[in-house]
Amino acid sequence: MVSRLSALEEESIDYFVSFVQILGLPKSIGQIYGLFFVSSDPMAMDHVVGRLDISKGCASQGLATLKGFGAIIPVHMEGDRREHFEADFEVSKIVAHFFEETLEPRMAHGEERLNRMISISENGENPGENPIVTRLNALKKWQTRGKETIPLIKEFLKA
Amino acid sequence: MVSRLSALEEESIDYFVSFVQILGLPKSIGQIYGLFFVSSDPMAMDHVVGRLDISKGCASQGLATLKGFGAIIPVHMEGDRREHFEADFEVSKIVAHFFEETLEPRMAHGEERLNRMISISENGENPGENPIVTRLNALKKWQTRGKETIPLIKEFLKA
DNA sequence: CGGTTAGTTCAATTGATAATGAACAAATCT
DNA sequence: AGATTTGTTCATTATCAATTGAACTAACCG
Repeated sequence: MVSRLSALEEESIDYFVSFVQILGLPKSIGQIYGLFFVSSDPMAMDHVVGRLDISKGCASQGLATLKGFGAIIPVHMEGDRREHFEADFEVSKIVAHFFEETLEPRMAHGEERLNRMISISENGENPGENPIVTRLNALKKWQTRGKETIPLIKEFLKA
Repeated sequence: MVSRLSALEEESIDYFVSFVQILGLPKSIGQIYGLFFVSSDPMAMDHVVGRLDISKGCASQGLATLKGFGAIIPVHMEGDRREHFEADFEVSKIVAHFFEETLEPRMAHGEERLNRMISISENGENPGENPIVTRLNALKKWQTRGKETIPLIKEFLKA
């Protein structure tokens, strides 16, 4: 079943596809969340498959991911055994997930690497005037600053 | 010519590959910048091709991109007609470019779409109690907040 | 000038990632 | 119980962007 999407649904889907792609997430995640965001009623997987014309497998994985983010919430529908969902409208949850699962681990890994680079470079003579050590230390200061910024952004976007 | 990379160069390349990939840039951009970052001397394109074992075309495009970002600077070398470069160590330039060329245009586009969604939804009866209008307005507030955050982050990362 | 070197461009290839769809498991009917 | 519905998994396929490499232009050289 493929029923035509409303203008509102199309805009919402496009909006969230663009949104999740900035975070490096697959398009289908944005499509699904966009559909839920402007839906008046909870939907089950087969609704998603039908409206978006995507495969069952894709919808299953997308719903699982969004549920994991807390971006959609399971709701029980009386007299229907299919699992239904509705959007959690707190979009910041998706961003927070990106920060915690992607950005922060990468920064931590980057910090380790940077420390390794500094110790490799310092192993020479008079490290105080080694220009490479100087620039690595500047980079480290910058990276630390970036790391400190993330919690602030998270806090700012939350409320 | 493929000469072996030092441990420092490998760490630096990995560091910046991971870095640029968060911004959605190709790996080769990170490799090239990473190589320049820990280099003591300016390098021409054929050095880059040789050290990184990438194609001439890829190096040419990568260098052009990085030059466009202001992340590498052309330097003239006496008695050598090849164009040499050295890194500009202000890494924030690369991030600023991402903000200005990718994030800000997308946010502007998103804002338009959101306004369109709101006007579609308001076209019904008593918009004050339309739950979809309510959530779209909440999203708009959030998006505005995000937009206002970007200049702050840019400023913070600059110095 | 013709030969060589430096660098660009872009069509074709490759590689990485997401989506498909069929096989499967599990729950719910009659 | 068997039949049907619901949902998951994962190997295959499709998609899309990055890289290659060959053809090209332009600048320098002898």
